[in-house]
Amino acid sequence: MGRWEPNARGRLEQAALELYVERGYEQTPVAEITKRAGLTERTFFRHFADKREVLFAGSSMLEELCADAVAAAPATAAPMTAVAAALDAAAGVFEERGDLVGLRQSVIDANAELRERELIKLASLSGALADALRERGVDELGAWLTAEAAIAVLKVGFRRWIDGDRERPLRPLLAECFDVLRTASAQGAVGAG
Amino acid sequence: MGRWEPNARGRLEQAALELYVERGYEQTPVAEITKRAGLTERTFFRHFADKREVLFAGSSMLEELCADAVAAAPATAAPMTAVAAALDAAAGVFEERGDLVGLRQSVIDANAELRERELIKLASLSGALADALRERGVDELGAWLTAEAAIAVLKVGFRRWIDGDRERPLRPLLAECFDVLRTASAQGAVGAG
DNA sequence: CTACGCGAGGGCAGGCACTGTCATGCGGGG
DNA sequence: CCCCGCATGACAGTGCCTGCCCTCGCGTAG
Repeated sequence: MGRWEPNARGRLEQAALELYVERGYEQTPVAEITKRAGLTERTFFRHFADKREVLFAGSSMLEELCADAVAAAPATAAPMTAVAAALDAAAGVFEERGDLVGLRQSVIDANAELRERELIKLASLSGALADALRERGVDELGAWLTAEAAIAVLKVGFRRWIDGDRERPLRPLLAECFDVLRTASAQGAVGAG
Repeated sequence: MGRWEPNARGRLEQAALELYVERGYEQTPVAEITKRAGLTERTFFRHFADKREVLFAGSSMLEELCADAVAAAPATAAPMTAVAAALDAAAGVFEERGDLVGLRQSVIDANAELRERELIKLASLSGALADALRERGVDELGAWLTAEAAIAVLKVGFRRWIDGDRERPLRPLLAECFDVLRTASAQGAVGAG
C-alpha cells in the first residue's frame, strides 16, 4: 500500500467520462473531476495536458497499433491494402468496447473543442500511417495521400457505425468505404490542372 | 465621421496577424491586439468567438466559393470532377495573395491550438462540399467520401505549395495529388472485409 | 425640433483553465 | 538511519472569455 490510492490516472479518466456524460463537458469544472477521483486539480494537470486530453488517453496506443499493422502487412501488399489492414486492426479495438466507444463519442460530438481535439488526433494518426508507409518504401506523395485516404475512410465508416447499430461489425462498413472511394476516384478528377 | 474609426473588425484581424508573427500566438495577449487596434478587449470578443478565430475570418467565404463551384460544375461531371473544380477555385484565391497566405500559415503551423482550429475549418469545408454534392444527386456515402478525398488532396497539395516555391502555381500540384490518389485507390484496398 | 430606439463600443466583475513554485510524506538504497 | 526520488498537495497568479450595464452618436417618427 502506497501513500495514495493506486491508478490515479485511470481514476481521473473514469471520473471525467462519467461527469462529461452526466453534465456535459462544458458544465464540468476540472475541480469536480478531481473531487470524484479523490485528487486535486493540480494533479489532474500533471497527468493530462488539458481538460480535453483526458478523453484521448488511448489514442497513442491506437497509433502504435495501426503503424505496426502497416509494418506487418506483406511486402507485396499495395499501400492502400496495408492501411486497410491497419484500419482492420483498429476496428477490432473499437468493436471490443462498443459501449464505451459510443459513450465517449457522444460526449465528443456534443462539444466543438472536443471535436477539434479528435481531428488533431486523427491527423496525428495519419502522420503515423504515412511514416509507416514510407518505411515500406512508398514515395512521399503516395504515402501522404494513402494515409489521408485511410483517415477519410475511417471517419466515414466509423461515423456510420456509431450512428447505426453498434452490434453490426465495423469492418464491412470500412470495406464498403474503400470501395466507394476507389470508384469515386476512378471517375473524373482530371479537372484540376 | 462616426463616433469610432471604421472597420474595427479588419483592424483587429490585421493587428492580430502582425502580433502573432512578431511574437508568436501564445506570447500575444488579446489585450495587446486590441491596444494596437485602438479598441478594448471586450470588443475583440464581440467580433471573434475566441483568440484563434481572428485568423480564420475568410474561411466561410472559402466555403461558399467551393460550394458554388461544385454547384456550377456541369451536370454530367463526376463527383470527383466537381470537387476538383472547387479546389481549382480555392487555389485561385490562395495564389492571389501568396504572401499573406504564407505568413498566416507559418503562424498556424507554429501552434497546436491553431492547427486544431484549421482542421475543424477543413472539416467544415468537407461538410459543405458533401452538401453541395448531395444537391447534385450524389448518394450519401459517395458525397461524404468524395468530399473527404478532396480535403485530403487540398491538405497535401497546399502543404507542398507552402513548403516549396510559392511562385509556382498551386493547381498543378492539386492535379498531381488527384492522380496519385486515383492510382493508390485503384491498387488493393480489398483487405478490410 | 424633440423624443426615442438602435447599434457599436466601453467598463467592470468574475469564473474557470492552466502554470510556477514550494511543501509534504512514503518508499527504497546506501 | 539518513537521504533522495517521486507522486501529490497547497496556493498564488495569469490570461481567456462572459455577463451585465453604461455611453454615445445616428436615424427616424411625430
